[in-house]
Formats: sequence, C-alpha cells, structure tokens
Amino acid sequence: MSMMDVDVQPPTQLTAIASPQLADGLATLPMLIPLNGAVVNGNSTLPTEPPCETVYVQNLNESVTMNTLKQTLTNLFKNYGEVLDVVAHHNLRMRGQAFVSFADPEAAAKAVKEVDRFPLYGKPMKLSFAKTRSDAVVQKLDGTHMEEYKAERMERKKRARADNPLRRKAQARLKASAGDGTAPQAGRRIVQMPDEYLPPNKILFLQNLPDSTTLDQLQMLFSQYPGLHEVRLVPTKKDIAFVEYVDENAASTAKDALHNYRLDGEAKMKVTFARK
DNA sequence: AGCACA
Repeated sequence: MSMMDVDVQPPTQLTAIASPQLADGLATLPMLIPLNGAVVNGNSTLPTEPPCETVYVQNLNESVTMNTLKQTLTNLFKNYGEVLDVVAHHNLRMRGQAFVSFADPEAAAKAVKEVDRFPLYGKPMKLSFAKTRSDAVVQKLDGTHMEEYKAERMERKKRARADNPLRRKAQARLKASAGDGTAPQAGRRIVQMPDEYLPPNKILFLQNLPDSTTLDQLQMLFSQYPGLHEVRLVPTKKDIAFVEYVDENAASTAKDALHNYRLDGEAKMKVTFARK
C-alpha cells in the first residue's frame, strides 16, 4: 500500500551480518567501541561516515505532526531493514530532524545511500549516520549494559563541551567544501510521489469511500474538528472527496484523527493531504 | 543550522 503502488525502490533484502560479538573477557562496554572514522589530527584527515546503525535525518518538514512523522519514517525506512526505533523531538533545537535506528548497520547504509534527498512532505531529506548509537540499538546488542552505557555517554558529552568549538567549525567548513560533487538524486525512479508523503495542505483528499457516502455524512464527520471550510464530492467518482479546512494545521488534525476511519464499519477511508 | 534517547 505504501511504497508498492508506485515505482519506488523495492524493499532491499539484506542478509543479516554477524552482530559485533561480545568477546568473552573484555566485553564490559562493547558498544562504546568508537564508531570508526575518528578524526586523526585536527586538520587533514576527515572522518569518513561511520557505519552506524542509526540514520540521522535532516531537513524534515517541520509542520508535520510528530506522530505522523514517526509513522511515515517507519513506513518508509522499513523497506531497507528492520527499524528498531524512530526518535524525533519538536523543540527548537531538534525540530526538522529524526533518528532512525536499524537493527543492522548495513540496512542503515543502504538507506542513507538510497533515501538521501528523497523529498518527503515536499522537502528533500538529508541523510547521514548518527554520531552515536541510539539506545534502541544498544538495548538490542546488550540490554544489560544500558546503565553503564548511559553513564559513559554523559562523560562523552562533557568532554565534547570542553572541546574547542572553533576547531569543530573549521572541520565542518572543510567537510562542506570537500564532498558534494555528484550526489546522486535519490528517488529517481519514483514516477509519482505517494500520497502519504505529500506536503501538508489545507485540503484533504479522501479515498476508498463507500458508495453510499453522502455529503451530510462527511460534513458531520469532519466538522468534529475545528476549522472545516467545505466538503466537496466528486460527481463522477463516488469513492473520493475533498475536504477543505481553513489552514494546514486544522486539516492535519482532522487527517490524523480520521485516516483509516470506517465510515460504514467496513472499509477504511484513506485520508491524505491533497496534491497542490 | 541544529546529533537524541531518562
């Protein structure tokens, strides 16, 4: 339903690779082994992106609600492997970003390669590997060392804070100028953006309505959510309709509430943002 | 721009 009805890269079959073995003796904090690619000496050697299990996503459309965002990201990324967790925050510092954790670093690598620049909700996502492992991954690797891991993470944070910020700025600049000659446009094979990933719109698009659906019925249903402007049926097609709200936020609320609602107790109606 | 998770 999600990615399948359009021409999108099919789910990647990945053979499971051996997870890092906790060598018997020295395995106190196996997950703290630095994700390779550490900076060697301040200037010349740039860190190569480490094969972290977690993908760091930037440039997300910030007007999408947290729930739909997480849901959508899970749906999208599970095409590349088992998704353990999706973490996103709405606060000033963290909005527009998300962390998608895979069980398998190869799945993450595949996702970074193929999904980078994919336009989700109207904005091309920037994908890279997370700097640190996520809790979900650590849990999976070795749930028993969670507490120690968190303690260690605190330490790292402190050290980072003490670290000279100027040096980091310089590194960032270097990196920006270095890469970026031929980043392949992701999503080349997509002939049409799936409805689910369209950017917010004050107009909603309803699909899969039962034949018996009436205008009154829809008005009744959608007026439960504030800001309803108008419901429009499509004379030639009984199974679809448009519902317009005063703004995107209002529409978004109604959409989240009524997507998959069963009007007749049977079929689920699909509610997405309309195409512009 | 911005690398979190209690």
